[in-house]
Amino acid sequence: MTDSAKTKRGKRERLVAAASQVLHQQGVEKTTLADIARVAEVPLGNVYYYFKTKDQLVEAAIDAHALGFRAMTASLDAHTGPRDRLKALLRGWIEQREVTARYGCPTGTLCSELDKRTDGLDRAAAEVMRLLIDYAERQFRAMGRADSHELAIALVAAYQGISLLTNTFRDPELMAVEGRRLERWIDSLA
Amino acid sequence: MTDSAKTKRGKRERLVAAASQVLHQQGVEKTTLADIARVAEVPLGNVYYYFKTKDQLVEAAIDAHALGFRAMTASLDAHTGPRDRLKALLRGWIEQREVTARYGCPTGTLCSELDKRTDGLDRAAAEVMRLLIDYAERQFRAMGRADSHELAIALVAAYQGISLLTNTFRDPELMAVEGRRLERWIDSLA
DNA sequence: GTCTATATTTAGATAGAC
DNA sequence: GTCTATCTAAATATAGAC
Repeated sequence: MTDSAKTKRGKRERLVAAASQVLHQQGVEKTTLADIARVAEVPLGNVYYYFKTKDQLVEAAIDAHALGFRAMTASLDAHTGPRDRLKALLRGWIEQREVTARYGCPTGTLCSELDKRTDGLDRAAAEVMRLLIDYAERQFRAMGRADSHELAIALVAAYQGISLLTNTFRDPELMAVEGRRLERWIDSLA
Repeated sequence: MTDSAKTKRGKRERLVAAASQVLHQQGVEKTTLADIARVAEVPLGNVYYYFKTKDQLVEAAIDAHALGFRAMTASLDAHTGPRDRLKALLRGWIEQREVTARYGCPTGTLCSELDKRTDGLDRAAAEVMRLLIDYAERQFRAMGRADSHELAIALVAAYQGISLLTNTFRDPELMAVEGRRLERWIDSLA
Protein backbone atom coordinates (compact mmCIF):
# COMPACT_ATOMS: atom_id res chain seq x y z
CA MET A 1 0.00 0.00 0.00
CA THR A 2 1.86 3.07 -1.23
CA ASP A 3 -1.36 5.07 -0.96
CA SER A 4 -1.58 7.36 2.03
CA ALA A 5 -4.72 9.18 2.98
CA LYS A 6 -3.36 11.98 0.85
CA THR A 7 -3.88 10.21 -2.47
CA LYS A 8 -6.99 10.56 -4.55
CA ARG A 9 -8.85 7.42 -3.69
CA GLY A 10 -12.52 7.98 -3.06
CA LYS A 11 -13.23 9.99 0.05
CA ARG A 12 -15.60 7.38 1.38
CA GLU A 13 -12.87 4.80 1.07
CA ARG A 14 -10.36 7.08 2.76
CA LEU A 15 -12.75 7.77 5.60
CA VAL A 16 -13.31 4.08 6.23
CA ALA A 17 -9.57 3.34 6.12
CA ALA A 18 -8.82 6.22 8.47
CA ALA A 19 -11.62 5.12 10.80
CA SER A 20 -10.27 1.56 10.96
CA GLN A 21 -6.85 2.82 11.90
CA VAL A 22 -7.83 5.49 14.41
CA LEU A 23 -10.58 3.46 16.08
CA HIS A 24 -8.07 0.69 16.71
CA GLN A 25 -5.47 3.09 18.07
CA GLN A 26 -7.69 5.33 20.20
CA GLY A 27 -10.80 3.27 20.84
CA VAL A 28 -14.30 4.11 19.66
CA GLU A 29 -15.36 6.40 22.50
CA LYS A 30 -12.19 8.47 22.57
CA THR A 31 -12.13 8.94 18.81
CA THR A 32 -13.87 12.03 17.43
CA LEU A 33 -15.08 12.49 13.90
CA ALA A 34 -12.58 15.32 13.71
CA ASP A 35 -9.77 12.82 14.43
CA ILE A 36 -10.89 10.57 11.60
CA ALA A 37 -11.52 13.44 9.20
CA ARG A 38 -8.04 14.80 9.84
CA VAL A 39 -6.33 11.47 9.09
CA ALA A 40 -8.50 10.96 6.01
CA GLU A 41 -7.80 14.55 4.98
CA VAL A 42 -11.47 15.24 4.52
CA PRO A 43 -13.09 18.38 6.00
CA LEU A 44 -15.21 17.58 9.03
CA GLY A 45 -18.45 18.82 7.55
CA ASN A 46 -17.97 16.67 4.49
CA VAL A 47 -17.99 13.48 6.53
CA TYR A 48 -21.74 13.78 6.84
CA TYR A 49 -22.20 13.61 3.13
CA TYR A 50 -20.96 10.01 3.26
CA PHE A 51 -22.15 8.90 6.71
CA LYS A 52 -25.25 10.19 8.43
CA THR A 53 -23.87 9.46 11.91
CA LYS A 54 -20.64 8.52 13.64
CA ASP A 55 -22.09 5.08 14.33
CA GLN A 56 -22.56 4.45 10.62
CA LEU A 57 -18.91 5.22 10.00
CA VAL A 58 -17.88 2.90 12.84
CA GLU A 59 -20.07 0.18 11.38
CA ALA A 60 -18.48 0.66 7.96
CA ALA A 61 -15.06 0.27 9.57
CA ILE A 62 -16.16 -2.96 11.25
CA ASP A 63 -17.52 -4.28 7.96
CA ALA A 64 -14.23 -3.44 6.27
CA HIS A 65 -12.45 -5.31 9.03
CA ALA A 66 -14.62 -8.38 8.42
CA LEU A 67 -13.90 -8.13 4.70
CA GLY A 68 -10.18 -7.95 5.39
CA PHE A 69 -10.41 -11.02 7.57
CA ARG A 70 -12.15 -13.00 4.84
CA ALA A 71 -9.43 -11.99 2.40
CA MET A 72 -6.77 -13.12 4.87
CA THR A 73 -8.33 -16.53 5.39
CA ALA A 74 -8.78 -16.92 1.65
CA SER A 75 -5.03 -16.52 1.19
CA LEU A 76 -4.46 -18.84 4.14
CA ASP A 77 -6.38 -21.52 2.27
CA ALA A 78 -3.43 -21.66 -0.12
CA HIS A 79 -1.63 -23.65 2.56
CA THR A 80 -1.65 -27.40 2.08
CA GLY A 81 -3.54 -28.61 5.13
CA PRO A 82 -5.66 -27.45 8.06
CA ARG A 83 -2.82 -27.77 10.56
CA ASP A 84 -0.61 -25.53 8.45
CA ARG A 85 -3.40 -23.01 8.14
CA LEU A 86 -3.76 -22.79 11.90
CA LYS A 87 -0.02 -22.42 12.32
CA ALA A 88 0.05 -19.72 9.64
CA LEU A 89 -2.68 -17.92 11.58
CA LEU A 90 -0.50 -18.12 14.70
CA ARG A 91 2.54 -16.82 12.88
CA GLY A 92 0.50 -13.89 11.61
CA TRP A 93 -0.47 -13.04 15.16
CA ILE A 94 3.14 -13.27 16.27
CA GLU A 95 4.25 -11.01 13.41
CA GLN A 96 1.70 -8.40 14.54
CA ARG A 97 2.98 -8.46 18.11
CA GLU A 98 4.37 -4.91 18.10
CA VAL A 99 1.05 -3.46 16.98
CA THR A 100 -0.76 -5.67 19.48
CA ALA A 101 1.51 -4.51 22.30
CA ARG A 102 0.67 -0.93 21.45
CA TYR A 103 -3.04 -1.14 20.60
CA GLY A 104 -4.32 -4.65 21.30
CA CYS A 105 -6.05 -7.03 18.90
CA PRO A 106 -8.31 -4.97 16.61
CA THR A 107 -11.15 -7.48 16.90
CA GLY A 108 -10.82 -8.02 20.63
CA THR A 109 -10.65 -4.36 21.58
CA LEU A 110 -13.68 -3.62 19.40
CA CYS A 111 -15.70 -6.44 20.99
CA SER A 112 -14.70 -5.41 24.48
CA GLU A 113 -15.56 -1.77 23.99
CA LEU A 114 -18.68 -2.11 21.87
CA ASP A 115 -20.19 -4.66 24.23
CA LYS A 116 -20.98 -1.77 26.55
CA ARG A 117 -23.47 -0.48 23.99
CA THR A 118 -27.09 -1.37 23.62
CA ASP A 119 -27.40 -0.57 19.92
CA GLY A 120 -26.50 -3.04 17.19
CA LEU A 121 -22.82 -2.15 16.91
CA ASP A 122 -21.85 -4.71 19.54
CA ARG A 123 -23.33 -7.46 17.38
CA ALA A 124 -21.38 -6.28 14.34
CA ALA A 125 -18.14 -6.64 16.29
CA ALA A 126 -19.19 -10.04 17.63
CA GLU A 127 -19.72 -11.17 14.05
CA VAL A 128 -16.04 -10.66 13.24
CA MET A 129 -15.07 -12.71 16.28
CA ARG A 130 -17.48 -15.37 15.09
CA LEU A 131 -15.76 -15.48 11.69
CA LEU A 132 -12.46 -16.17 13.41
CA ILE A 133 -13.84 -18.97 15.58
CA ASP A 134 -15.67 -20.57 12.67
CA TYR A 135 -12.54 -20.55 10.56
CA ALA A 136 -10.51 -22.22 13.31
CA GLU A 137 -13.27 -24.72 13.91
CA ARG A 138 -13.32 -25.75 10.24
CA GLN A 139 -9.60 -26.46 10.39
CA PHE A 140 -9.87 -28.57 13.54
CA ARG A 141 -12.75 -30.48 11.97
CA ALA A 142 -10.69 -31.10 8.82
CA MET A 143 -8.04 -32.51 11.16
CA GLY A 144 -10.62 -35.05 12.23
CA ARG A 145 -11.24 -33.68 15.72
CA ALA A 146 -14.71 -34.37 17.11
CA ASP A 147 -14.18 -31.58 19.65
CA SER A 148 -13.43 -29.00 16.96
CA HIS A 149 -15.73 -26.38 18.45
CA GLU A 150 -14.22 -26.57 21.91
CA LEU A 151 -10.72 -26.47 20.43
CA ALA A 152 -11.54 -23.44 18.31
CA ILE A 153 -12.91 -21.60 21.34
CA ALA A 154 -9.78 -22.48 23.32
CA LEU A 155 -7.47 -21.28 20.55
CA VAL A 156 -9.22 -17.97 20.00
CA ALA A 157 -9.57 -17.43 23.76
CA ALA A 158 -5.85 -18.04 24.21
CA TYR A 159 -5.10 -15.54 21.45
CA GLN A 160 -7.47 -12.91 22.77
CA GLY A 161 -6.18 -13.37 26.29
CA ILE A 162 -2.54 -13.08 25.38
CA SER A 163 -3.38 -10.09 23.18
CA LEU A 164 -4.86 -8.36 26.20
CA LEU A 165 -1.83 -9.14 28.37
CA THR A 166 0.58 -8.16 25.59
CA ASN A 167 -1.25 -4.86 25.33
CA THR A 168 -1.66 -4.33 29.08
CA PHE A 169 2.05 -4.83 29.76
CA ARG A 170 3.20 -3.39 26.43
CA ASP A 171 5.35 -6.48 25.97
CA PRO A 172 5.42 -8.07 22.48
CA GLU A 173 7.44 -11.00 23.83
CA LEU A 174 4.38 -12.28 25.66
CA MET A 175 2.69 -12.88 22.32
CA ALA A 176 5.82 -14.51 20.87
CA VAL A 177 6.21 -16.95 23.77
CA GLU A 178 2.54 -17.87 23.98
CA GLY A 179 2.34 -18.16 20.18
CA ARG A 180 5.11 -20.75 20.18
CA ARG A 181 3.39 -22.59 23.02
CA LEU A 182 0.18 -22.72 21.00
CA GLU A 183 2.09 -23.97 17.96
CA ARG A 184 3.45 -26.88 20.00
CA TRP A 185 -0.08 -27.52 21.27
CA ILE A 186 -1.44 -27.73 17.73
CA ASP A 187 1.39 -30.06 16.74
CA SER A 188 0.58 -32.27 19.71
CA LEU A 189 -3.03 -32.81 18.58
CA ALA A 190 -3.63 -36.13 16.85
CA MET B 1 -23.76 -7.07 52.05
CA THR B 2 -27.16 -5.88 53.24
CA ASP B 3 -26.04 -2.28 52.70
CA SER B 4 -27.39 -0.64 49.60
CA ALA B 5 -26.24 2.74 48.41
CA LYS B 6 -29.14 4.08 50.41
CA THR B 7 -27.67 3.32 53.83
CA LYS B 8 -25.61 5.76 55.79
CA ARG B 9 -22.13 4.59 55.10
CA GLY B 10 -19.74 7.40 54.33
CA LYS B 11 -20.46 9.17 51.08
CA ARG B 12 -16.94 8.68 49.86
CA GLU B 13 -17.27 4.96 50.41
CA ARG B 14 -20.64 4.90 48.63
CA LEU B 15 -19.22 6.81 45.69
CA VAL B 16 -16.34 4.38 45.29
CA ALA B 17 -18.66 1.37 45.55
CA ALA B 18 -21.06 2.87 43.02
CA ALA B 19 -18.19 3.75 40.71
CA SER B 20 -16.83 0.19 40.82
CA GLN B 21 -20.20 -1.18 39.87
CA VAL B 22 -21.18 1.29 37.17
CA LEU B 23 -17.73 1.49 35.57
CA HIS B 24 -17.78 -2.29 35.18
CA GLN B 25 -21.27 -2.28 33.73
CA GLN B 26 -21.03 0.71 31.41
CA GLY B 27 -17.32 1.18 30.82
CA VAL B 28 -15.29 4.20 31.86
CA GLU B 29 -15.92 6.43 28.86
CA LYS B 30 -19.67 5.88 28.74
CA THR B 31 -20.12 6.44 32.45
CA THR B 32 -20.88 9.98 33.58
CA LEU B 33 -20.38 11.34 37.06
CA ALA B 34 -24.15 11.83 37.12
CA ASP B 35 -24.58 8.05 36.63
CA ILE B 36 -22.31 7.28 39.57
CA ALA B 37 -23.80 10.01 41.77
CA ARG B 38 -27.30 8.66 41.13
CA VAL B 39 -26.38 5.09 42.13
CA ALA B 40 -24.50 6.35 45.18
CA GLU B 41 -27.44 8.63 45.99
CA VAL B 42 -25.14 11.61 46.32
CA PRO B 43 -25.96 14.92 44.60
CA LEU B 44 -23.78 15.54 41.57
CA GLY B 45 -22.21 18.72 42.86
CA ASN B 46 -21.22 17.00 46.09
CA VAL B 47 -19.04 14.47 44.26
CA TYR B 48 -16.42 17.16 43.83
CA TYR B 49 -16.06 17.59 47.54
CA TYR B 50 -14.60 14.06 47.68
CA PHE B 51 -12.89 13.80 44.30
CA LYS B 52 -11.37 16.69 42.42
CA THR B 53 -11.85 15.02 39.02
CA LYS B 54 -13.60 12.06 37.43
CA ASP B 55 -10.22 10.41 36.94
CA GLN B 56 -9.52 10.50 40.67
CA LEU B 57 -12.80 8.70 41.32
CA VAL B 58 -11.97 6.12 38.66
CA GLU B 59 -8.57 5.61 40.25
CA ALA B 60 -10.17 5.15 43.67
CA ALA B 61 -12.43 2.49 42.17
CA ILE B 62 -9.43 0.69 40.67
CA ASP B 63 -7.63 0.82 44.00
CA ALA B 64 -10.69 -0.62 45.71
CA HIS B 65 -10.71 -3.37 43.12
CA ALA B 66 -7.08 -4.19 43.88
CA LEU B 67 -7.87 -4.23 47.60
CA GLY B 68 -10.77 -6.61 46.99
CA PHE B 69 -8.52 -8.89 45.01
CA ARG B 70 -5.98 -9.03 47.83
CA ALA B 71 -8.75 -9.92 50.27
CA MET B 72 -9.93 -12.67 47.95
CA THR B 73 -6.51 -14.24 47.60
CA ALA B 74 -6.00 -13.98 51.36
CA SER B 75 -9.10 -16.12 51.89
CA LEU B 76 -7.93 -18.45 49.10
CA ASP B 77 -4.79 -19.05 51.09
CA ALA B 78 -6.96 -20.93 53.56
CA HIS B 79 -6.92 -23.79 51.06
CA THR B 80 -4.47 -26.54 51.83
CA GLY B 81 -2.17 -26.43 48.80
CA PRO B 82 -1.27 -24.34 45.74
CA ARG B 83 -3.12 -26.64 43.35
CA ASP B 84 -6.33 -26.29 45.38
CA ARG B 85 -5.88 -22.52 45.41
CA LEU B 86 -5.66 -22.37 41.64
CA LYS B 87 -8.72 -24.59 41.31
CA ALA B 88 -10.62 -22.42 43.79
CA LEU B 89 -9.68 -19.42 41.66
CA LEU B 90 -11.12 -21.20 38.63
CA ARG B 91 -14.30 -22.13 40.44
CA GLY B 92 -14.73 -18.49 41.45
CA TRP B 93 -14.49 -17.46 37.82
CA ILE B 94 -17.01 -20.09 36.84
CA GLU B 95 -19.40 -18.93 39.56
CA GLN B 96 -19.19 -15.38 38.19
CA ARG B 97 -20.03 -16.50 34.66
CA GLU B 98 -23.41 -14.77 34.46
CA VAL B 99 -21.89 -11.41 35.40
CA THR B 100 -19.00 -12.03 33.02
CA ALA B 101 -21.41 -12.85 30.19
CA ARG B 102 -23.15 -9.55 30.77
CA TYR B 103 -20.26 -7.21 31.55
CA GLY B 104 -16.96 -9.05 31.04
CA CYS B 105 -14.15 -9.53 33.55
CA PRO B 106 -13.86 -6.34 35.64
CA THR B 107 -10.08 -6.37 35.45
CA GLY B 108 -9.87 -7.23 31.78
CA THR B 109 -12.39 -4.67 30.58
CA LEU B 110 -10.65 -1.98 32.63
CA CYS B 111 -7.24 -2.85 31.19
CA SER B 112 -8.58 -2.96 27.66
CA GLU B 113 -10.35 0.36 27.90
CA LEU B 114 -7.82 2.30 29.95
CA ASP B 115 -4.96 1.23 27.74
CA LYS B 116 -6.22 3.78 25.21
CA ARG B 117 -5.26 6.53 27.61
CA THR B 118 -1.98 8.30 27.96
CA ASP B 119 -2.36 9.34 31.59
CA GLY B 120 -1.47 7.07 34.49
CA LEU B 121 -4.82 5.32 34.81
CA ASP B 122 -3.80 2.60 32.37
CA ARG B 123 -0.91 1.65 34.67
CA ALA B 124 -3.25 1.46 37.67
CA ALA B 125 -5.40 -1.09 35.84
CA ALA B 126 -2.34 -3.03 34.70
CA GLU B 127 -1.26 -3.31 38.31
CA VAL B 128 -4.38 -5.28 39.20
CA MET B 129 -3.69 -7.66 36.32
CA ARG B 130 -0.15 -8.00 37.62
CA LEU B 131 -1.46 -8.98 41.07
CA LEU B 132 -3.46 -11.78 39.47
CA ILE B 133 -0.51 -13.11 37.48
CA ASP B 134 1.84 -12.90 40.43
CA TYR B 135 -0.58 -14.82 42.62
CA ALA B 136 -0.93 -17.59 40.04
CA GLU B 137 2.81 -17.68 39.55
CA ARG B 138 3.43 -18.17 43.28
CA GLN B 139 1.10 -21.17 43.26
CA PHE B 140 2.78 -22.78 40.27
CA ARG B 141 6.16 -22.21 41.90
CA ALA B 142 4.93 -23.81 45.11
CA MET B 143 3.94 -26.77 42.96
CA GLY B 144 7.57 -27.05 41.99
CA ARG B 145 7.26 -25.86 38.42
CA ALA B 146 10.34 -24.19 36.96
CA ASP B 147 8.16 -22.62 34.24
CA SER B 148 5.83 -21.00 36.79
CA HIS B 149 5.87 -17.62 35.06
CA GLU B 150 4.94 -19.00 31.66
CA LEU B 151 2.20 -21.13 33.21
CA ALA B 152 0.78 -18.16 35.11
CA ILE B 153 0.67 -16.09 31.92
CA ALA B 154 -1.04 -18.94 30.09
CA LEU B 155 -3.64 -19.39 32.82
CA VAL B 156 -4.53 -15.71 33.11
CA ALA B 157 -4.53 -15.33 29.32
CA ALA B 158 -6.91 -18.27 29.00
CA TYR B 159 -9.18 -16.72 31.61
CA GLN B 160 -9.09 -13.26 30.06
CA GLY B 161 -9.69 -14.69 26.60
CA ILE B 162 -12.65 -16.81 27.58
CA SER B 163 -14.03 -13.87 29.55
CA LEU B 164 -13.98 -11.80 26.39
CA LEU B 165 -15.70 -14.53 24.36
CA THR B 166 -18.22 -15.18 27.13
CA ASN B 167 -19.03 -11.50 27.11
CA THR B 168 -18.99 -11.09 23.34
CA PHE B 169 -21.42 -13.95 22.78
CA ARG B 170 -23.31 -13.39 26.05
CA ASP B 171 -22.91 -17.10 26.75
CA PRO B 172 -21.99 -18.11 30.33
CA GLU B 173 -21.57 -21.73 29.25
CA LEU B 174 -18.36 -20.79 27.43
CA MET B 175 -16.79 -19.90 30.77
CA ALA B 176 -18.09 -23.09 32.39
CA VAL B 177 -16.71 -25.35 29.66
CA GLU B 178 -13.33 -23.64 29.45
CA GLY B 179 -13.09 -23.47 33.24
CA ARG B 180 -13.47 -27.25 33.48
CA ARG B 181 -10.89 -27.68 30.72
CA LEU B 182 -8.45 -25.51 32.68
CA GLU B 183 -9.13 -27.52 35.84
CA ARG B 184 -8.18 -30.73 34.03
CA TRP B 185 -5.09 -28.96 32.71
CA ILE B 186 -4.00 -27.99 36.24
CA ASP B 187 -4.63 -31.53 37.45
CA SER B 188 -2.48 -32.85 34.61
CA LEU B 189 0.56 -30.81 35.69
CA ALA B 190 3.15 -32.78 37.61
C1' DG C 1 -20.04 19.45 54.68
C1' DT C 2 -24.02 19.77 51.54
C1' DC C 3 -26.39 20.93 47.41
C1' DT C 4 -28.54 23.88 43.51
C1' DA C 5 -27.67 26.43 39.75
C1' DT C 6 -24.68 27.44 36.28
C1' DA C 7 -20.36 28.12 33.73
C1' DT C 8 -17.21 25.87 30.36
C1' DT C 9 -15.80 22.74 27.02
C1' DT C 10 -16.26 19.44 23.64
C1' DA C 11 -18.13 16.78 20.11
C1' DG C 12 -21.97 15.27 17.16
C1' DA C 13 -24.71 17.15 13.82
C1' DT C 14 -26.72 20.79 10.55
C1' DA C 15 -27.36 25.05 7.44
C1' DG C 16 -26.44 26.98 3.62
C1' DA C 17 -23.01 29.25 0.39
C1' DC C 18 -20.35 27.70 -3.44
C1' DG D 1 -20.33 17.22 -4.17
C1' DT D 2 -17.64 20.27 -1.16
C1' DC D 3 -16.69 22.93 2.88
C1' DT D 4 -17.12 26.81 6.50
C1' DA D 5 -19.53 28.41 10.15
C1' DT D 6 -22.51 27.35 13.59
C1' DC D 7 -26.13 25.06 16.39
C1' DT D 8 -27.24 21.91 20.14
C1' DA D 9 -26.66 18.53 23.65
C1' DA D 10 -24.14 16.55 27.06
C1' DA D 11 -20.73 16.16 30.49
C1' DT D 12 -17.02 17.95 33.45
C1' DA D 13 -16.32 21.19 36.65
C1' DT D 14 -17.23 25.44 39.58
C1' DA D 15 -19.64 29.24 42.35
C1' DG D 16 -21.69 30.31 46.09
C1' DA D 17 -25.82 29.96 49.24
C1' DC D 18 -26.94 27.24 53.21
